Amino acid sequence: MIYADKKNHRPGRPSKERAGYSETREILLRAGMEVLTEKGFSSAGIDEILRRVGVPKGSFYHFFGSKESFGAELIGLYSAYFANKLDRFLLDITLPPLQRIRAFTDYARSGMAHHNYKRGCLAGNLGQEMGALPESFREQLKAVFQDWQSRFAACLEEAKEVGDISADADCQQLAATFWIGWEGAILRAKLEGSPYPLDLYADFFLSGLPR
Amino acid sequence: MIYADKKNHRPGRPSKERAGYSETREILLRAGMEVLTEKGFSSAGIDEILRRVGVPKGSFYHFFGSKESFGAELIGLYSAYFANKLDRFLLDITLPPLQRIRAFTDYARSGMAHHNYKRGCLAGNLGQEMGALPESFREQLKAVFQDWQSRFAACLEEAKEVGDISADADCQQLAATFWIGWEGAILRAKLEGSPYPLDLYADFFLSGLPR
DNA sequence: GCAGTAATTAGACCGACCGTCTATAAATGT
DNA sequence: ACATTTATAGACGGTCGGTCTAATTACTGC
Repeated sequence: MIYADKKNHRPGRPSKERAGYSETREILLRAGMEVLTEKGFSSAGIDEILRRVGVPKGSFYHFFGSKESFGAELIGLYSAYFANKLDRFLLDITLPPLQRIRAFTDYARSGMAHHNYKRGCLAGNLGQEMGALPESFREQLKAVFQDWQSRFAACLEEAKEVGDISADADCQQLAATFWIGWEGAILRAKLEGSPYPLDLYADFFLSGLPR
Repeated sequence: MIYADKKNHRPGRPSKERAGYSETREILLRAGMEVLTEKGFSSAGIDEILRRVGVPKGSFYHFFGSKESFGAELIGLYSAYFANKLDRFLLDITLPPLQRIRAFTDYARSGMAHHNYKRGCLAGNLGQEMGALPESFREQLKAVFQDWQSRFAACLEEAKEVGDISADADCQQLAATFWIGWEGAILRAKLEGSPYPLDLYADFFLSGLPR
């Protein structure tokens, strides 16, 4: 549980050395990330997030214009954080390309286990919710998947160069397919409370790649 | 838009010939299905459903004990309705097994297009929402997927008998994989407002089956 | 055909939540 | 010192979800 010491949230202008940085703001983003990866956007209450970290509402609306813009910022943070994680695996030249993909899915697997299969993918959560979300999220979420897909496709291109997948494979398309199904696997892993869906899908995807 | 004539919703005990049947009840279930397939459970408002069909709130809580039990009934209805649709395709002996699967995905594809990619799969929606849902839904949803999976596996078994997939394929496992990824495809189709994710995944799945 | 009961609608009510707004507190700048 | 900037404090209005009681209509038995 993340929460800040009471004395970190007291009124008044912050001291000068902390200019441009606010711990409270970061705490709110952190807590928001936790809640939104678990419950999505619509079901997540500002009040709940605030209670969790002992920050009063005034602070929230000081730092963020609205719940919507808070969500947009979270999507941006999550996207970047995750892209980074992806690169760490998919660009790992100590492994052959397809094993990097496996390393990534294993990592995700253990991440879900670590949170008891309660937290999913923020982008997947909000994507599913689009029917009830501000339309402004749609393009942002599409761009997130496009970004991840490109990184994934680059790894598949390497696999192609190495000859691990067939020379006429459409890597962008395969990468798109991976994410389409992978989000489904996360969804089911959350529902079942088990890594099995992740394993099943990762195995199927990797063994289904054109040779 | 479904709504009932005002005069169909007036107070008082209903006439005898309609014993055991309530049009209002069915109208509520229908409207609920529409809203929940679009927005999921948490974001769906009782008031919104009621307004949509011009039924007062008292009726809702007369027929359904709570929003939760309303949702449970909808899951049951959806599951049965969908199992039926599945059988219509997967047991269609006029087609070879794998073509039946293709026929099903094509049907789903046109269904999503017909609703402008706004409505998804009720089970998928609620599965994704589990983090914010009554825990009682979990087992019910797991059972729904298990049911669909069994029907799908039976079709794959037929494909095995015909020799369209390899003799040592694990059909239950393949069927599980199909649904895992298929829900992801529906999610993405909703987000992108396009049938492309469905096509991509269906193609990959069918061509990835062990021969 | 009247009293009592059953089925349904009507909508008031309470609490929760989002977003706003005013007041206050602490640090800075002049 | 005094005004200004930055942030916290939390009350408030409007809306919505879920529950509950009252009112309304039909049926049942006598």
